[in-house]
Amino acid sequence: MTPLRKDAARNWDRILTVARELVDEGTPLQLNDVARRAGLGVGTVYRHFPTTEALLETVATPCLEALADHGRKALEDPDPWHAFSEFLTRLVEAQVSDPSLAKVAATATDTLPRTTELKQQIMTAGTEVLTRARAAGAVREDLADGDLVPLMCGVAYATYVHSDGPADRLPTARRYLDTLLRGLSA
Amino acid sequence: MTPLRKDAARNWDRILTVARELVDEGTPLQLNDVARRAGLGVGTVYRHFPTTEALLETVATPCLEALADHGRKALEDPDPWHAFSEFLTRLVEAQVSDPSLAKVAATATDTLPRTTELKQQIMTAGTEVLTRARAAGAVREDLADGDLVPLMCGVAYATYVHSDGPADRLPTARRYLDTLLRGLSA
DNA sequence: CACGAAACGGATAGCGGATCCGGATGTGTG
DNA sequence: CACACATCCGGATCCGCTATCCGTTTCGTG
Repeated sequence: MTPLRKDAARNWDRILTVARELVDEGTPLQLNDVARRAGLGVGTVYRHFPTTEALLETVATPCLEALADHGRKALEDPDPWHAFSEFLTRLVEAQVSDPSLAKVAATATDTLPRTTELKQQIMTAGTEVLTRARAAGAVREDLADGDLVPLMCGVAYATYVHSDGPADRLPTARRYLDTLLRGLSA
Repeated sequence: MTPLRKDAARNWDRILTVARELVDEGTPLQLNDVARRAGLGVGTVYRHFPTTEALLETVATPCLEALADHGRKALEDPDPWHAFSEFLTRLVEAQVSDPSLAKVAATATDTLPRTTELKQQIMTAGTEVLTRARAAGAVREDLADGDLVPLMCGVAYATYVHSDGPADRLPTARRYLDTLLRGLSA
């Protein structure tokens, strides 16, 4: 593809910056709102991001990349249980500190191919980490590969429910995950 | 209050029946839709239930009552751990088999006073059950009263995420809860 | 500088939530 | 039995958000 025109690139950045701000302050993304705050027309926003989900996934992409990176590194950890628990911890902490990621993780069907690709990479790493931990006799036998993501989404969700504010979400999430990990260990 | 007029009572029933059907088939409640299916005007629906949440809570009320009932009965169980695990199991199974309950449970601020009342009863029972189990040395010390509901919402949520259909949700939920319970035990 | 492609932006359709009020329908009273 | 009033019905209507469409503007290349 031809590279983006200068003004288009500028507006793309503006939109993403505003979207990131909105997500961080907990406001649900509304494309009209994004357009207004970015000083752009609604049409411009919708050309760059056809749906709310597309924008949300783009906002979450850097976090997904970071998780995929960590997943690959976890495979070099000599301690299978440490690699496993660390991997899950990252998965939960990322979701708790970033609502956009939580939504994207919980959604089965993606809008952007890039999102699917990254999710797959994370899944692959997770499966490998789990397999090693299981082989080392560190985790229960009846834990399936496909259980990891849902369980982590559940922990993140439990942290959000009835939460008073973003302040003490992280410690709560760690507590919940610790408890679950104890149940997962063999 | 004066009792409902005959036609009003009839319509109230119709609305609730339709709403229950919609919830059961997994469709999100839309009051316009409810009105059409019940053969009533939109205004009628909105007079009986000012918001979607009000209707949802009314639909969920019988389930909440059942849970509160069971909570009271659990206090008579001589085995503290059995009472505890049974209580949590009911909490999860109810949410998994009824989306309306899952939403109501996860919402911090209620619309109807009756909902708040029932939630409080359940919370009270849960606290008591947890206290006894803790006193018997059956559960971890660092589990707070307020953690029970969020954790059960989390388990139910994990079951919904990436779920292929309502068919095998219940076994999955039991598996997840078993794992968590293992982590909760002392 | 001039021209075509690409991007802009706002008017507008479509949809769901929620409201309002003129008309219909039960219910208690003379 | 009939009347009157409170209550309820129902849909036309408003509002906010998503998404589209198309005339106008801007970029960058020859």
